[in-house]
Amino acid sequence: MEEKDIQSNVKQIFSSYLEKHSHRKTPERFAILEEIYSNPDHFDVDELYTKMKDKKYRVSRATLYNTIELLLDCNLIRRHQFGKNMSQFEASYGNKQHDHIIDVDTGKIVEFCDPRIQLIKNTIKEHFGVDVLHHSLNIFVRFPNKENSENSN
Amino acid sequence: MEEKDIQSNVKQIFSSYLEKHSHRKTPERFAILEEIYSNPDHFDVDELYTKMKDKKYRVSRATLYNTIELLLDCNLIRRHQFGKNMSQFEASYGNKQHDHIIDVDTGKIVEFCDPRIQLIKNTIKEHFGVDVLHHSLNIFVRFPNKENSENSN
DNA sequence: GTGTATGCAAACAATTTGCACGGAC
DNA sequence: GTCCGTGCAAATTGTTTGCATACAC
Repeated sequence: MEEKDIQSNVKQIFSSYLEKHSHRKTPERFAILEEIYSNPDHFDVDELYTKMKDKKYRVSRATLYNTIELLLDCNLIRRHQFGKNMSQFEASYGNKQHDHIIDVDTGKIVEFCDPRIQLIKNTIKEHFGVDVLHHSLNIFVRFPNKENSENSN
Repeated sequence: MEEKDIQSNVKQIFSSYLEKHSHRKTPERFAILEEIYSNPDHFDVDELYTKMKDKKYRVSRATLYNTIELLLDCNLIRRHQFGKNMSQFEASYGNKQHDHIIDVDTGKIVEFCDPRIQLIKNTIKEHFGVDVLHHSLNIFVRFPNKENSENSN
């Protein structure tokens, strides 16, 4: 799907969602959505705040937190916790569910998919008789072939 | 393994660890270890603080955080993030590595093991040429057979 | 006796809340 | 015109830090 189409589709989805839930279609909400979908990377609230402040549109942190809740609720973004006490997010429309490899030295994140995780979820569903809503799988790794192997204490 | 043996073993392990790293064997450190191993549940720092305050031994939060770092370092406890911006911990000696099912309605945690997760880790190691240090897999579920199905908005 | 560990309180960082004003409806 | 959503600042929560005292060594 083209970048342009994605932007257009997510606006449509968000708009319908707001309508359905009797929430107002404010310019701030759409500016936040657009900023998030202008970049596929993971982000935290402060990064989003700074990017928007530096660019065209500036919103308060309170509005960012508020809007992020709405975007989570309509599945346009996903929330992650990669071990720090801080939420990170990513746009989720147009990319399939995936998991994350975290380089413990740099914090860098690589995405991967493995079909076996779906099998595990199926087993959970059958064994416990529950609805599996979602999951998070993070693999923490170290790249051994690095020129500087950090300090060794 | 008996509860008593576990208590005794972990004290021995912690003691050796402190010795090896030239850290002092303070009564606070052993009181914290004992409190953690007196109960197999997950806990957060505040719960631990309150439990110890109510009981025999009272330590400051600063000491709790400090000691928890040591216990993580010698693998006597594990740290988890279950979606909240708060660390939770669990005693890890004498139980094997496992993953977690989280009931999104109650926050209740069930542990499970699935050997396929190890296969996924092996694949990651081979495919990316990395050392896999650890992982965290959380499955968020809802129990459909509940008398009160919460509010439905 | 030395110097690390402790307790306390202040500092911090991420997030939430309260409130007055502005704009979507 | 209503009243929800916004921006701001203050409040809260989880965690860290600074410093004087206490105690493990």
